[in-house]
Amino acid sequence: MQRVRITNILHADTPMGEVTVMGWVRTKRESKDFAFVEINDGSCLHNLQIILDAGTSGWEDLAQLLTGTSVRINGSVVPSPGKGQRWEVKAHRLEIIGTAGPEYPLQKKRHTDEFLRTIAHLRPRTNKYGALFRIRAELSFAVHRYFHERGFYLVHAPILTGSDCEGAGEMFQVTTLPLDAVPMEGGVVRYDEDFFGRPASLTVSGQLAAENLACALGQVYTFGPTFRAENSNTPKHAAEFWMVEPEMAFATLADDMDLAEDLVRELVRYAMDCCREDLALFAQFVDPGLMATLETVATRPFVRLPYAEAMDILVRSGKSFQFPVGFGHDLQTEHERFLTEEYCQAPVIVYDYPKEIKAFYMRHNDDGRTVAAMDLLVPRIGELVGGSAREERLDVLAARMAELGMRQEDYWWYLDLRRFGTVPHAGFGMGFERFLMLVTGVSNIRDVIPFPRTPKHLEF
RNA sequence: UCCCUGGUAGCUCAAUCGGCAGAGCGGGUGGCUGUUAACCACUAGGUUGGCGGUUCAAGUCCGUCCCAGGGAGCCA
Repeated sequence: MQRVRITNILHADTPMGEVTVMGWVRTKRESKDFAFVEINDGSCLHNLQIILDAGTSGWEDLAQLLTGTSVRINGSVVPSPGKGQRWEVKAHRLEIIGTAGPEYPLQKKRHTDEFLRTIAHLRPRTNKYGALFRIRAELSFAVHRYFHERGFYLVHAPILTGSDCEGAGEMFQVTTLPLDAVPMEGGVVRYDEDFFGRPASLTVSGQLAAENLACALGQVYTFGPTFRAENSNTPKHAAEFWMVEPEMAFATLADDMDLAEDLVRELVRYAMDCCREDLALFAQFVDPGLMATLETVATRPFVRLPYAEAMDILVRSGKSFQFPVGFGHDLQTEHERFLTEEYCQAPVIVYDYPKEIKAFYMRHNDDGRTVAAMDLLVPRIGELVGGSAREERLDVLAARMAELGMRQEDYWWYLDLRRFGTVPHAGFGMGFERFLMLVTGVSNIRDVIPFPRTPKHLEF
């Protein structure tokens, strides 16, 4: 008989009859003449309750059924006389597939997130992490669905890159040169002997590739891994994380903000619709205010504040901030949190930043001192999205690069976009893990990634 | 990288002023005819993160290193 997933049994309107189920034992309650065994197969949050009577085939193995054991059960789905579940399975036969000894580290009681990080290979078998990685998968699908339905084409941006996407952070270098005997000449590394014949890195952003494809396909997005070699030890940073980066030709900053707001809102709605059971766990055990937060994001318009106005608000707030406020200063964490958590109590999009604190490719505004950049700030997380209109005017872009001492020949193909049929275009990047933190209420990025990579941590 | 707080049984945590190192869960054994993180009884389980110091006496005080968490910076 073919295996039936537990979610299908539990969510059926009528008992499914004879089934074969396979899964891992979560808990067992024994009596003299019968036992209840709860098993989970990862298909949903809830366990399936198996009732096994004394004498049933497999009863003699009951002592071995410790938490973590994998089993196969043949039985019939029947209405459960007990409280707590609608259907249960009356076993005709129980078979152990793989035992788990008493040293199996996951027990029935609650574990701390810190402990579970040390057993990242097993933590998906807990309720919380199982739910989390199901939500992660569902929302990944939702990202693709969102863009597909709106005519955006997926771009597979390269992971290996020779371009230093200026300002986006420290990069991981990739090389096949022997590190214990790097070929040198006159104190300089002989990169001509390296695999690509020049320095290479892991990508920090798919943006440049997306811009190129947007200026051909109209509107595109990338959704892939990015890498930062920053020595950041915080709950919001990882060395490897996934970004969603849409890019639109013939678009302005206003279009960009509209898209960011709509994307975030639609993804949150998708989660509320399609991940209800798993989300309920987070609302109950992780963040009691979660559903209210999601409701706010899903229904209330995001506040839009020009940077200059945001700075005015901070100055007039009367709050004493650790870092200076006023035009020209960057928004620090304390400022972001004040704006989104206290002043607006909603997601906020801050836009038109001073050009000095933003990247070279952002479009210059007519005021001569700001660029068409925007950041979406959300409660608890801070910056969730960063984007801009891209400078499409060749002369303006070239002048800015010269100011910053950048070599045009390193960006010849990027500049070609402006030489041949240039168009206004705009896009943004959304940190996917940060979005997951928003949706689940989880407060550490290490807990929304199956195998997180952070400084000094490459286990698993 | 900087600041703060921690590290006690497999896990989650107690241990008052420096004075016998404990509980619950998990494991084992036995009991129990519908349980729901089942229940009842018994039981095994410890180099109190490492090293050094103060003291009659250190889980507790001091120094140092390691690890973890929180905050900050860098950044998404």
